[in-house]
Order: sequence, then C-alpha cells, then structure tokens
Amino acid sequence: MAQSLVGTGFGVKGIFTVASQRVQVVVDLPLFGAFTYLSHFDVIPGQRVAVPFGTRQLCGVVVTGIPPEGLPETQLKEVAQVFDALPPLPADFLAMVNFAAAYYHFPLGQTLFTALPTGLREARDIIPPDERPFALTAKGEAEAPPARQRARLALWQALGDGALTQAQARQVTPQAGKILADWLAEERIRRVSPERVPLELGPAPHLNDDQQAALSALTAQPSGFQSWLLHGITGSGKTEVYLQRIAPSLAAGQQVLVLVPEINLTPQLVERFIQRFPASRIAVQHSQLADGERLRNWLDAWQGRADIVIGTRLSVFTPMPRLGLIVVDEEHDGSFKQQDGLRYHARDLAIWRARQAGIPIILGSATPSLETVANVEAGRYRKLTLSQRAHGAARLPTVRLVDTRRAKLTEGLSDAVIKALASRLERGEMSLVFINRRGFAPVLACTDCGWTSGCPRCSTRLVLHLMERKLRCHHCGWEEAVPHACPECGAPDIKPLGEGTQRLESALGRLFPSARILRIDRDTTQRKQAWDEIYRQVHAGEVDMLVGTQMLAKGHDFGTLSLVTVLNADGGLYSADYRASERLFAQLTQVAGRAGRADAPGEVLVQTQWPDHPLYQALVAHDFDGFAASLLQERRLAAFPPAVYQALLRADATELAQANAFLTQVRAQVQPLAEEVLISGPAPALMVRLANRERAQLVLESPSRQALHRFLDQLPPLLDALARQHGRGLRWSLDVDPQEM
DNA sequence: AGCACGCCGACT
DNA sequence: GTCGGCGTGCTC
Repeated sequence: MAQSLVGTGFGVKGIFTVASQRVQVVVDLPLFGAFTYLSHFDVIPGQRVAVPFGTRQLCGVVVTGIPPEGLPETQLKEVAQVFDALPPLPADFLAMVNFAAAYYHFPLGQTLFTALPTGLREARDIIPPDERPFALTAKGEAEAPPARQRARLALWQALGDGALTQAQARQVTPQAGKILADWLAEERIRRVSPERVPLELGPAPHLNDDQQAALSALTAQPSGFQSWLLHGITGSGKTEVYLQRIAPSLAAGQQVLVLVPEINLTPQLVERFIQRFPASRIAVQHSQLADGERLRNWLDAWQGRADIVIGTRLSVFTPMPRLGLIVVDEEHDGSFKQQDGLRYHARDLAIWRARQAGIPIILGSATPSLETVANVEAGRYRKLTLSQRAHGAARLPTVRLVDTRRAKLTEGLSDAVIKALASRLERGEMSLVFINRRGFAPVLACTDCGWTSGCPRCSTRLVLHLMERKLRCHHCGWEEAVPHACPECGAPDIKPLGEGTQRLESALGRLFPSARILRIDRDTTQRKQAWDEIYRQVHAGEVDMLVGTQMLAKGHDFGTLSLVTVLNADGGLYSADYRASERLFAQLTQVAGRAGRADAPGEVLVQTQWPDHPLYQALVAHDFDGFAASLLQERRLAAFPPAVYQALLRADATELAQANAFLTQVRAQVQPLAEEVLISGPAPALMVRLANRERAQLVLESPSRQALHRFLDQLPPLLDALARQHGRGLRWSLDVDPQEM
C-alpha cells in the first residue's frame, strides 16, 4: 500500500514534518498484546487514536511499554488521527486496566475498552461540553443595560449578581443559549472557572451507639489505605454510617465512589444521597443508562465535576482525580462479579484501587463473603459491627423451623405456615412468601436417612443429569449411574432436592381466595415502571401477600411485613456448588430481615427437611459469626476457597465431546508447567448447555496465588494455538476466582 | 472479532 | 462458464 513517505526512510522525512515515533496501540479485539504504529503526531499513553487495522479503521488507545524493535518500519502503519479534544486517559486508569488484564488473563485491549463508556470506544473525537459558568467582562459591565428586550435585560441583571452556568441561565430565560453565544462572541461575557460550592448537609438522623462507634473509628483514620468491614445486621443502618463518613471526605474536596449491586441502585437510594448532599454533584452509573448520559456522567467524574459516583460494578473503573473514599455496599453480592468477557470482581478491583490511591475503603454487609471474613481473621481488614437495629424499638425477627418430614403438606404448605398466613390476613398485615427457585444444580437425596449423592473423589456432590440418567461431579468429572434406591438405607424414595415450586402461587390463591396476592419475579418486574407500581401498591396497603423469588431477598423496603415464610430453602443446603450454603444463608438472612423492620415484631417460618442442619440452627440464633467460622473451617479442611485460589478454564463447542477433547489435550500439555497447581477435569460446567453450546471445564487450583498466576500467565498463547487445531467452533475462556462452578 | 483469500456445488 | 458456500489465517 502507498504508505506515507514520512518515516519510510526515503529521505523525505524532516523536510515537512517531524520524524515518526513508534507507539504501542491496543484495539478492541480478542488479541493479547499491543500493535506497533508509527506516528508523526506527538502522542502520549492514554490518548485515543484512529489506526488502520487490516482493511478497517479502528479506535485504538496508546499504551505504555517499549515498542519492540523487531518489526522493520516498512511493515508498520501510521496512526491516522489523534482524538485530542479530551485529555489522554489518566495514568491511574491505565494502571488499573493493566492490572485487571494481567490478573484476569484477558486481552489488554478488550479490558481497556470494557472499562470505557461506549461513547469513547468509537473512532471519533468527543468534544466535551464546556460547562464553565459565564460572567460579565469589564466591557460587559461598563455597557449600558440592554434596553427594551426583557429577556436580555433579565439575563444581564442576573449575571450582574454573579456567574451563571448555561443551565442556570436557561432558568432566567429560555433564549439564554442564543444570547450567551452572542455576548460571548462580543466579549461582553466570558467563561470563568466554577466556584467550589461549599458542602451542604441535609438533615441526618441521630446515630445509635453502634453506629456512632463505627463512625468514630472510620473518621479517626480519614486517609491512607485501609480496608474496613462494616458488618451490620439487616436494618442496622449501614447506609447512614456511609453517609456520615462520606460527609467529611466531601468537605475536604474529595470525590467518593459508591459501588452497589444492580438491584440496590434504586431511585430511593440516589434520592437519599441527594437529600443529604444537596449541593454536591452526583453521577449515577449503571448499564441501563443511555449511552449519552453514561458518557456525560463518566466525563463529569473524570473531570472532577462530580463529587459522588454511585454505580454498579462497571463504575469501579471510572476515573476520579480527587478520589478520597470508596464504599462497596452489600460486598458479598454476586453481581459484583462479571460473568462474561472480562470476568472481573468489582469489589476486589475496588480494594486494589484503594490501595493504589492510598485511601480507605468500606465494605458493608449483613452477611460478608467468606473471603472477607478470612481477610478480617488474617488482620488485613478491620471489622466494625452494628448489632442493633437502627430504629429504637425494632428487634430481630423470631425464626422458627417447620420440619416438613413430620408435617402434612397441602400443596407444599405446612399447617403451621397456612395458620400463620391466615392469622396475618385476618389482622390485615402483609406477609411475604419466599420461594427459593434459584438454579441450584439438582442433587439426589434420600428423604428417609438424609443421604446425598457425594463424589467419591472430591468433597462435592454429584449433579443429576436426568437426560443421560447419570450422576456427575462438576469438579473432577467422575460419573456413575443413577441408583434406584438409597445406597445407605435401601429406601426407594430418593429424589432431587428443590422441586415442586411451580404451582405454589395458584395454590395460595385457592387456599386464601380473599387475599390480594402480588407476585414478584423476573416476569412481573420486566417493564420499566414495574417497581414503581409494586411500591405504590405495597405502600398503599393494597397487598396481603407478596409471593416471589430471590428478587424479594434484596434491599427493597416493603414497609410493615410481620411474617416471612420460606418454602423450599433446602435447595442450597446440599448443593454441588460448595458456595451454595454461603449464598443460602445470606439469602435467608436478607429475606428474614424483611420481617419486623418497622415497630411491629416480625416472625419468620422456614420449611425444611433438615431442621437440625447447622445452617438453620445458626439462622435461628442469628449467629452469622458462628456459621461463617464453621463454613471457613469446612472450606479449609476440604481445600476450597478462600483456603485455595482457583481458576476455571472453560471450553465450549457445539458438541460436549469437542470441548472435552480440547480440555484433555490442554491438560496433558500443560501438566508439566503446573508447579504447585492442581488440575482437575475435564468436567461438565454448571450449565452444561447454554445457548445451544456445550460447556466443559478444567479446575485449576493452588494454595499459592502467585503459583496459580505464574501458571496462568503461560496459558493464553498455548490455548490459542491448541484451539486453532480444534477448529473454529471451539472457544475457551479463563475465569479467575470463579464464583460459580 | 471481522474480513480477505481460497477451493468446491447449483445457477443466469 | 460464474456466484457463493464457509474453512483458515492474519491483523502492527
């Protein structure tokens, strides 16, 4: 191709331009490493550019790294354009992207583009709106007020009282845009740098002793890296502690990043921040946001205009030049881990970011993750506890277990549950019926003796594959035939856990014909205004029974709930996924916390086949610490995370056999590289069949994080090469610190 | 991921 | 004789 003569060594260079420099550029493609380009523009790392790539033009980002001398200049192409209306992406942003790419073993370019809002991923310049306020110049002040035209006079007078932003000027007159542009051209007004608005604080409730103690500890260490765990029971007022800790950071002119699970990012939460910090600028970031608004908020944060960023996992990357504090609410929540593409964990990256920035980070939860509990135990995090409910009289609900092996069930409901529901209906109080229908992999269990299908080689349970009539281990791949009777006691009555939930809603309708039942699940909350309508009905007292799945367990405030019933909790109890009981406890704690939030005491009824299980005993005693300690002990004995570090190598193809063949070959080839790393599998993935593709996996684990990563570092080129031999239809991905197996 | 190049079947 | 099927190979 006819390359630019510049830099091709034909002696032309230097005549009309500067010599080209070699720069490293990454693009949004699944390719590890960067590409070398020539540039006669002066570019620095972080700058967005347009580059020719194959036959196309792509958006690229200049990254650091010494360009290899390997390629001769004749094979290099020129940077086509530099997008410099915005400053280059800041160094700390690039450092975080570099770390995430290395840690999650994902291509640098794709990592970087994942971290950018869509507006900045495209090969075009973005000219940021100039939001500086306008003020009169000396000339403007000296001139006579504009006569006759009322709009101009009003605007001129308003400007006389002080600088105005475009938005403020529009409040004065809708024609402000045009007038301001004219006056700017005539130099009657000019742009001035915005005045720092002093912090304003809305009314704050009084803190109880626990909250006060936590706040004092947090504020005593206003700067420097420190991870805090704020462990507060449901309803203990964690958010209030965040708000009062955020205030001094804002007062010091710092920015604050608040990460929340998708489901908790409600208008109510944002409204609470606005009420408390009425003069502060809040940028909200979540995936539902329109591209334009998302970009605007991102730029506001990056350019320091926004004081607070509240967002879901993706906002962990948002550049914030004055960042002084990070809060991760509900830190145990699974939605902080991205489940495709760059499989990052926003909480973990947030901690890395806080360490790099040398600032404190607060992780809040009623049921912290075991990783966090282990970090507290190891002295890496400091723990603060809120053990009282925030509203004076409110107390924790009474939890009762209903043994379903003894009880007679009517359509899945025990008499105790039916009676409890009936009495609330009579008293006009609202009940919540929680159906645990989460996609736990089915495990076989004996209803007589409690036997469950365990793997003879691992400390996991075998998963029932009904179609093939097989039991399989998703960890090591062991498989066996489905037994016809219980191997322990010989009883013929063995069946999968966690079935029979479908007809419950209509059953409730038949049992309580007069009850006004509101179903809340994925289907009924699809529409945009769905939640508004649900809140309206609930708070208007138009609902007697709320029926729903795990969506009900998360931080929604349904006001006065006096009864919570959990119908089939056991699904997570003996699950193939060792994390299921941790999640089950968190979920039951959350849903139980819905009861008795206000002044009325609450009651929780849990139907179970295993009332003696330690999980339920801990739930009744409200003993998270004891339960977490015993789980942690179990995990250490079984050598599961957080006692070991794991990564999954997933492969998917149209046929499971292809995926298995690939993984078998990978395993044989990488085995010699595996020092201190245990390789298990291939085994079917939790969701074997997904989108018409079959998935299998290798489990890679090590007691040493360094050893695991040393091993993982060597994989991508090998995997790419092997995958090519297995044809186009085969894809692989690495999942570091997987959450679901 | 795209997009080109490349070598085999049913069509104006 | 061509148009087009998607296998495979590369992209600074």
